[in-house]
Amino acid sequence: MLKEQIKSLAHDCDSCPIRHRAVCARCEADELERLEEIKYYRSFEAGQTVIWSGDKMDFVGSVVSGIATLTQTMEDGRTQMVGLLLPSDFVGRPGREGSAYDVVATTDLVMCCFRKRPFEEMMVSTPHVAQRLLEMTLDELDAAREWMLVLGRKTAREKIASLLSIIGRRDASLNLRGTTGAVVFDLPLTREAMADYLGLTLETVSRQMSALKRDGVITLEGKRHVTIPDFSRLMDEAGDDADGGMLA
Amino acid sequence: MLKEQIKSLAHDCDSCPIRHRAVCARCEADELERLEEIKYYRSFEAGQTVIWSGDKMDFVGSVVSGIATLTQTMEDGRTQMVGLLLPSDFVGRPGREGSAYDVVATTDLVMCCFRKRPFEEMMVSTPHVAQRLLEMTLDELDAAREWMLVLGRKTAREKIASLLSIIGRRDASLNLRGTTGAVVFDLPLTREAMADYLGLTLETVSRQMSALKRDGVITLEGKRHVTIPDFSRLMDEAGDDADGGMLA
DNA sequence: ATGACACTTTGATACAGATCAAACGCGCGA
DNA sequence: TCGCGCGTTTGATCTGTATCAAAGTGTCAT
Repeated sequence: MLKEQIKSLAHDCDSCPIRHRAVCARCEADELERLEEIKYYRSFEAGQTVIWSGDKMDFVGSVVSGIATLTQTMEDGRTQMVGLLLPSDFVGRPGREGSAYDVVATTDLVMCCFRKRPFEEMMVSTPHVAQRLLEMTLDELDAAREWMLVLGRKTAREKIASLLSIIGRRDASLNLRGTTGAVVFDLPLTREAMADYLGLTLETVSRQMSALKRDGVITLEGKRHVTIPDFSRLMDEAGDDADGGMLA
Repeated sequence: MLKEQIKSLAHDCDSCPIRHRAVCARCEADELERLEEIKYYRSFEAGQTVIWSGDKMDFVGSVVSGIATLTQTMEDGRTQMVGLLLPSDFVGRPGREGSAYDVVATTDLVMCCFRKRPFEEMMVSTPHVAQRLLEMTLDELDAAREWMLVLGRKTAREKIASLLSIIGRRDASLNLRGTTGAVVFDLPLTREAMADYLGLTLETVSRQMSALKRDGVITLEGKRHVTIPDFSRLMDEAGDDADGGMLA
């Protein structure tokens, strides 16, 4: 999507692509007006750092388009990704001064930011915002716990399959396709970013991608364009039971 | 603490040991009254399962005393602990029918439960409950992300040291002691539970505990009673920088 | 085109932690 | 007191993934 298109779309919440999924999802017209007063857009290029861990953060916000990552780094340089932020996901923690993580744009990124103080005031005065944020935070907690199982107990092959199935499923839902036929998407992550997500080295990621290709679980055109001919086969490889443990 | 003591204490929110830390922490007197109407206590013995993953859950609630664990299990039996529930921690998710995890009492356990439907209604009508739950959920998300770093990138020795420092720090804060002098506590987990928490086998846990003892990082009396003579030494072993990355 | 550079693949080897196996210690009921 | 059972320790060996190293691919600027 061109930056100009986004600029023109995004200025008005009514035509915002994430209007119905972000923190503002439940807001009424008058509440949106209050939000409009404290919001502004920021764009980042692929590879740019949005905030460094520990830095003061004077805004919170939503990813409008593009993808960002949350990572933690140890003193000796080992890093672990702890969040993958997709359009509509929320960044920042109301009530906290600094960022706890590095936030990095992995693709070109547009964010809808709210000045922090006024947003925090809205949190108390406008239940719809706090309610939606609670819902989103609970979802993120579930995702984090799912990921703890992946990190703690799955083999390298299962980890890769898990990541592919997550991205594939999200992609299918964004584009309103099911996961019955073949699923096709572009990987938004480098091998190194995949490794950081999965607690592996990039060499192991590469080897396991090759192995899944060799075994016909996936097809690759170039390094990034992935086709999954049989999605339930992929789920088997991920070690999840066939229906993915979906819960209402 | 004797069950009888808890029963007598717990009936009245004013003398509840978790009054100021649980979901109800922000409630006013009238709000507490409404909560009292929908609450009841349940006790579990060490080892008992509170709920199985997938089972219908008609309550949510708080841990009053004792410790419970949240675990995920794969079809082939591999398990990963994804939460360690201490007094004041919240169990269950408003708006969800079934439990996503197995919840097991690892010590004798007392819970303060709320009937789910009425609690969900209070969530909308009483902002203080929802606000506090949001705060607690954000804290849990941070803890889960910290744990992702442990699971994904730390060595077995660092994992053990991380777990010990977490338990030691919590214990010191519960008992209003600092972490400057020696820290002493009883491990509330078996070696197997520690392994499930850390994504290790129980043999590796045992070996690393022995190694930390041999190297003078910890002292053991019996299998469970731990003394940490120098807490900052333990933090070094955990790979965390000395002040533990504490953020306001 | 051509080179430079970032990303990726592939190969050889090392090692941390898993697995398989046996014995130990200690609390508890008979 | 004995013996049973659970949790734990320790030992020997195996293996999956990391590490070290080199070569391959594609894209972009010149």
